[in-house]
Amino acid sequence: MKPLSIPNLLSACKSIRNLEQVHTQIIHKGAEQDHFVITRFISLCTSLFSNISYASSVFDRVLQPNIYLWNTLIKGYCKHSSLAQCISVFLRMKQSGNVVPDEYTFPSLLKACSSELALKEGQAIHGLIVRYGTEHDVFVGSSLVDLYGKCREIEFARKVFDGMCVRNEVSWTSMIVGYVNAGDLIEAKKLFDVMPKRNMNGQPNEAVEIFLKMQSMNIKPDEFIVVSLMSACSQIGSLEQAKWVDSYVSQSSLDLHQVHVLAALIDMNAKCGNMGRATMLFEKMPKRDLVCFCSMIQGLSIHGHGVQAVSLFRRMINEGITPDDVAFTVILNACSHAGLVEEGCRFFDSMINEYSLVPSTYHYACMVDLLGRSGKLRAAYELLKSMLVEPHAGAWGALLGACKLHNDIELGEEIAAQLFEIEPHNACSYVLLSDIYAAADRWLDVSFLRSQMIEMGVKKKPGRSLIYSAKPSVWYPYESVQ
DNA sequence: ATAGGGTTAG
Repeated sequence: MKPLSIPNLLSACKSIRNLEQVHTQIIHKGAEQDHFVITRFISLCTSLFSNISYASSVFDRVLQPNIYLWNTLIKGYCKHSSLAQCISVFLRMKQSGNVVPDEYTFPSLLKACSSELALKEGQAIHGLIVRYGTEHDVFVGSSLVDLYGKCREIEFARKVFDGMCVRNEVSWTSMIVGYVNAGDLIEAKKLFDVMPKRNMNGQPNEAVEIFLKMQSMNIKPDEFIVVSLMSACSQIGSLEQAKWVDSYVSQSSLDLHQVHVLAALIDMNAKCGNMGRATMLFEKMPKRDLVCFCSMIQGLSIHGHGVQAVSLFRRMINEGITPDDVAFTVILNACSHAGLVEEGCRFFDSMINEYSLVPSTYHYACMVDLLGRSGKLRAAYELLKSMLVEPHAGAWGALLGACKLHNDIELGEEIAAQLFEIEPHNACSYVLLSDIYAAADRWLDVSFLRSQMIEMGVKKKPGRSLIYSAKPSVWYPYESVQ
C-alpha cells in the first residue's frame, strides 16, 4: 500500500469533496507553501473538477509562487475562463517580479487566444515569446501555427511553421488544418512540390499528397492526423479520394474505436457520396452517438433524401439520444432543402418547447429559408421580426432570395433596405434586389442599383507590415512590438 | 519531483 503522503492522497481524489478533505490536511500539515503539493492541487482542481475559483483561492495563499505554480494556474484559467482573465493572470505573474515566463507559459495563453480568435492579443503574445527567447520550442511554435491558422492568417502560420527547427505531428496537424480551414489546399501542394515526388497509384491531390510527404519524412500519422485528413476530404467532396483514404485508414493500425476517427470516417463517406459505406459503418457501431447521427442525417440531406433524413432523426430520438442545437440545425436544413415545411415547423417548435433550446440565428435562417422557399414570405418575415436577438444577415439574405423566387417586389425592397444597413459591402443583396427589379422590367431601378453597387463594392483590404528581428528565422507582426 | 500545443457534426 502507498504511504498516505499528500501527493498520493491528491491522486486518489475522486470528487471535489475529497479534494476539500486533502486541502484540510494540507493546512493541518503546514504544506500551504509547498510548491510541489500546491501545483498538484491546482492542476487537479482545474483539470479534473473545473473549479478555477477554488484553485485560485488556494494559489492566492502562496507567498512566493514559482514558475510551475504560475504556469499551472494560467493553464487553468485558459481552460475555464475568458481570454481577458487569462491575460490578467499572466500580467499578475509578470508584475510579481519573482518569475520569468517560459516556454511552458505561452502555449496555454496562445490556445486561449486561438479559441477566441483573438489575433491582436495573440500577436502581442508572439512579440513576448520572441522577447523571452522561447520561440524555438516546438510547443510554442505549434501553438502559434494553430493560432494564426485559426485566425485565417495562414501566411503568418506558414512563416512560423517554416521557421521551426523541430516539428512534430502536432505542428503538422496545425498547419494542415490551417490550410484546410482557409480552403487553400493549392498552397499546401505548392509547399510540398519542392520535396521528392512519390507515386500514388492514380489520383494525385493535395491533402493526400501532404499525407504521403509526412510518411516519407517518417512522421507517423496518428489519429489526429487522419481525422484532419478526412475532414479535408469531406470538404473537397471527392469520392475517389475518400475511397483511398478510407482503405488506408481501415487497413492501418489506427484505432478506429476512437470516437473522432469513426465519426470523421462516416462524415467523409456521407459527404463524398458514399452513403452505402457510411451506412454500413454507422450501423456496425456498437453505440451510435449524436455526432454520427448528425453526419448521417446531413449526408442524406445533401444527397436529396430529405424524408429519410427526417426518419433517421426520429430514430435517433427513439434511441434515447437528446438532440442539441447542432442536430436541429442539421434537420431544419434538411427540411428546408427538401421542402418539408410542416415537418420543419414541428421540429422548430419541439426544439423550443420540448428541448428548451434557444434557437440561434442559424436556426432562424433555416426557418426563414424553409418558409420563404415555399412561398410563405410574410410568415418568414414575421418570424424574423419576432426574434429577440439581432437576426443574422444570412437570414435576411435567405428571405430576399425567396422574394426573388416568388417575385415579391414590395417585401424585397423592405428587406434589401435592412440588409444594406447590416452589410453595406456585401454585393449579394444588391444583386438579388437588382434581379427582382429586372424580373419586373424596372430597368431604371436596376441601373441605379448597379452603380450604387460598384461604388460600395470595391474596397481594398488594409495592408500589413512585418518586421524582422536580428535572427532571420525569427519574425513577428509589427503590431506586437511594444 | 511539480507546468504547455493539434482532430469530428452546421
